[in-house]
Parts: sequence; C-alpha cells; structure tokens
Amino acid sequence: MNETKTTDAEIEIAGTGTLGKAMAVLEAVVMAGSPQRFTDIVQAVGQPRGTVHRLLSHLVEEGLLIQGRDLSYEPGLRLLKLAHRSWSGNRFRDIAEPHLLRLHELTGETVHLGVLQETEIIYVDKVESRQAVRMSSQIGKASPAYCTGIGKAALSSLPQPELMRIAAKMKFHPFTAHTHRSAAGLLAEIDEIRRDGHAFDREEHEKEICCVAAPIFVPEHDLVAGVSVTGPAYRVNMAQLAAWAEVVRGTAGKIEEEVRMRLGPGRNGR
Amino acid sequence: MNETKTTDAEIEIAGTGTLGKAMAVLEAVVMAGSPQRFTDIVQAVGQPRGTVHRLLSHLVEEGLLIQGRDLSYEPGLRLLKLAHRSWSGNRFRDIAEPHLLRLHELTGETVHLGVLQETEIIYVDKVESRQAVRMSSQIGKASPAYCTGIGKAALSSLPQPELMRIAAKMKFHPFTAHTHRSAAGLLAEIDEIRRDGHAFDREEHEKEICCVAAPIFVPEHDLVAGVSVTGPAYRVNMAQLAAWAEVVRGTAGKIEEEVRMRLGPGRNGR
DNA sequence: AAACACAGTTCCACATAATGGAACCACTTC
DNA sequence: GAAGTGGTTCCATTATGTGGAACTGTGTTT
Repeated sequence: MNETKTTDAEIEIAGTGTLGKAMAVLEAVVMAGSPQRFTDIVQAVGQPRGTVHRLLSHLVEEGLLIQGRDLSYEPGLRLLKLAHRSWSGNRFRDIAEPHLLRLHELTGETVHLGVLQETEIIYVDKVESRQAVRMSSQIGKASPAYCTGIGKAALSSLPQPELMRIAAKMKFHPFTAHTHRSAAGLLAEIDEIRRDGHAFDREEHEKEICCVAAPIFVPEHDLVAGVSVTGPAYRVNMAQLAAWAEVVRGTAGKIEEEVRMRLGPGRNGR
Repeated sequence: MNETKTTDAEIEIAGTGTLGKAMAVLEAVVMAGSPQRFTDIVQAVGQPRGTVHRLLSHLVEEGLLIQGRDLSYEPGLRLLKLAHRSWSGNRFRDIAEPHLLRLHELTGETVHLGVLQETEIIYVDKVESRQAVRMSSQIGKASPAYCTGIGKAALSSLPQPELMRIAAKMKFHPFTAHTHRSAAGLLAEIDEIRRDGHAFDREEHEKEICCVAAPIFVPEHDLVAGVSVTGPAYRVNMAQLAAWAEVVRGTAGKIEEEVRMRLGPGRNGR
C-alpha cells in the first residue's frame, strides 16, 4: 500500500520495478566518478541495505560493475562494450558524419553533434582535427541545454507546450557571467533563435568558449538535435560566428533532409 | 556462475534473475547493430512473448532503448551517457594515458590499451594522431584475444590453469591466413611470449595490420591488460616491430608499476 | 468480402523471485 | 570491553514478474 516510497533528495525514483532500482544503483556508482563503498550507495539510492546488496551483486555478476579488493564498486567494462556498439551502429550519427566533416573543413574549428534529451543535450559526435571522425572524449557527455548552442537551438524547434514543460524542469546553474539565470531570459532568446534559425553560445557554459549552432528537427523520429561550430573566444569572435551561421544552418538542413530520406517513415528495419 | 554463451540461435542465458533477462534483451538489440523488431528479439532471447514485451517496455522507459514509429527498437542514449562517465572516470586508463602518449611519440604509430575480459580484449584507449588522447571509435570495441597482440600478451601473464580455462572457451575463427586455428598453436606461442615478454600480431586479425604488445598484469586488482604499437604491414615490418618490443615492454612495466603504486596494495588479498 | 497469416499488445491466475527488517560478523575506535 | 562502523547473510512475507492464451490491427491471399 505504500506506493510512494519517496525518499528525500536521492538519485532517482524507481518507476520500472526491479530494473528501475537496478539502474538507479548502477547510475549512482557510475555517476559518482570514483569507487563507491556500499554505504555510500545505500545512502545515494535510499533503498534498504538488503535490497541494495542484492542488486549490487547482480550488477557485478552481469559485468556492469566490478568490485575491488577493498569492496568498493566501479563501473565494469560491459558498459563500454555496449556503448561502442550502440554508437557505431547509430544511424543518425552515421548519416550526419560526412556533413560534419564538410562543416569542419569549411570552418577549421571543432564541430559537434548533439541530441536533446529532456533538459540536457548529449554529444553523439565531434570532429576536431583534420582526421576522420572518431569517438572523442566528449562523446556521451551530457551538458545542460540552456547554456549550450546546440541545446538552445534544439529547444527552439520544439513546439511551445513541450518547450515549456522542459523549461519548467531546468535548474539554472550560473556557470559563467553570461549564463542564463532563469527561464524568462532563455525563453526570450529562444524566440530570437526561432526567427534567426541559429543560436549562439556566448561563453555561457565555459569561459572563453563560443559557438554557433543550428537545430535538426525530425519529429517523425522524435529527434531533436543540433550541430555547432565551436571555438575559443580569442580566435573566434562574434562576427566570425555570425559569418558561419549560414553554413551551419545549411549543414543542419542537409542532415535533417537526409535523415528524413534515409530513415523514411514507414520502413521495415533491416 | 557467469555463462557467456553466444550460440547462434540464442543470445545468452539469464543468470541474474530479472536483471539478467533484461540485459539479455538489451544486448540482443544493441549487438544486432540495426533496429530490431519485436519478433526478432523474442527469437534472439528465447523468452516468452509476454515477458519480452514487458522487459522491452521497461528498457524503453529507462531510456536504454528507444522505440521508433515503426515499432522497432534501437539503443537509447542512456548507454552512451553512462559509458562516457565510466570511461572518463576510469583510473587505470587515466594512469596509463601519459605513458601511451610517450610511447606514441617514440614510435609515431598507433598505440592501444586493452583489457582482457574472459576470451576477448576490450580496448579502453587509443592514441592515433599527434593530439591528446581521445575516445576513439575503437574504444569499447571487443576483439578476440587469440588473434590480437594485446590479447596474446595479456593471456601470457595468466596463471596456467586460468589460461587453460579461458582457452577452452575460445572459438577459433580464421580471420586471415595467419590466424591461429586451434588452442594448441596459441598455447605454444604463449610459451614463447612468456619467455620474451612481448607478443606480435602478424596480420592475424586483419590483413596488412601488425603489432607488438606487452602485458600489464596486476592480479591484486584483477587487472589483465596490455599495450601495443600497431601499424600497417607495408610501413612497419617485423624488424621494426622487434626493435620496438623493448620500449613497449618498458611502457607496460611503467604502467603496471604506477597502477600498483597509485591504486595501492589491494588490501590483504583473500 | 471473407479467410488467413502475422506482428504486436493485453490479460490474468499463478508461483517465483524480490523485499527489507533484523541478526550477524569483522574490524576499529574510544 | 563497549560502542561504532561497514559489509554480509537470513528468511518469512508478498509484491513482482511470469508466460500461456486470447485479442487486435494490418496486410495478403483466394
């Protein structure tokens, strides 16, 4: 009868029965970034000790976690293996890749591809050097949507009610002096972005880092994403970024179009 | 009781109650590399339709899978996000990184770092260009141990009974003309590797690709790994590889030592 | 248009598998 | 040696997951 075991400010509430709890435990360990002791984990997930202990041992057996000699828990390699497959088999990324390379060639600066996931954007690709696209250290990284070029661009393509729903969930952390501090400012900027078709990041997430971004929106596939060209402020001023806006929009448009074509609506997988 | 049985028909047997089954379903979708239909998945995991259906919807709710308009299932982004964190927080990789960079500088060729996981090795880092270490497309990739330099080097540091146990599980697929076709040949080579302290890959996994590798062995932390320098056969002949053997061994040794130091003694070994 | 096949979804009686409180170590610290 | 801390195990209870079967919706055949 106790449906809501809502325990204070913990990691996450289980919504998916056993799996949900297991994932909450996994997340607690992985997101911590350092080996976690049993008690830490119990604390983090707010679940009874017996339960957590069993979940942990199951996760270890599955190779998702490994337990060191000092009994602490760390991420296992199964996650990496799974992620590699899901990355290299990602059709969206695959389609976008040549376009990202071309954009990089035109600008000479770092190009990012990111997907909106509720309130944050997750980078799925990056072109940095003159070399072939590779999984870089940024891949899989999650950044807040409200202070990144790709994030704001992606948000701008959402229908208003959806935008409001997501905006309501945001926590505005002031990373720099230019970071939006409330939804109001963000929403005002989103209006502009809708008109212009592109978004800027004026050192809002990291000092000395700017970018121009354009949205990629394919609602048929629930895909809300964006491309961006990023550079250090000392090398890339606003005029330069503005000059790149058009080609960034063009790239986003081409990716969007090709995704629509190649992932066409009613198709049988394989 | 970990049964990593990869028969042609079914993916894996659940050993961890509900979580095991959920992971088997997840793996079936991710490893397929293309969107999977419900029936395909049922077939792959060999579980009743009702069960699979519920597991799938839970996995979707958790963001581990996404379901397209055509009802097919694909990997979701949660996996990427988790993998990013577990990669960037990996202490072993972190410690090895500068050594890999140095080794790359000395040789000018691609440097790999891989960890042995039962019968396969999983790449956890790679230095390819003159740039900083980044997560490349190889990260998380799993290759068979018996036909890769790192794999054979890692195997060579195992105690004999453990080696035999793992060797017994291998399936020898003939990738090239030089690939070991049976355990006998592999074990004979392992003896040599133990003497020499390094292993070669003479186009055994991919045509035209060779490497020298050395083992990194830290039993206190259940770490069986290796470093390698890889190059195309036309540029890197056996004499060149042999000349690099010493510096590769040296790198491996330094990493091993530093891991022992920085990750402390593994407590009173049990 | 009826009949059929096939993929996906829902239902529900049933038993297995998860639950979590409490007791139990092992090892420090006061 | 008593109290504290961190991890592990036990086990009665029942909530959870199970899976066969029935149902729906679509497309294809006759």
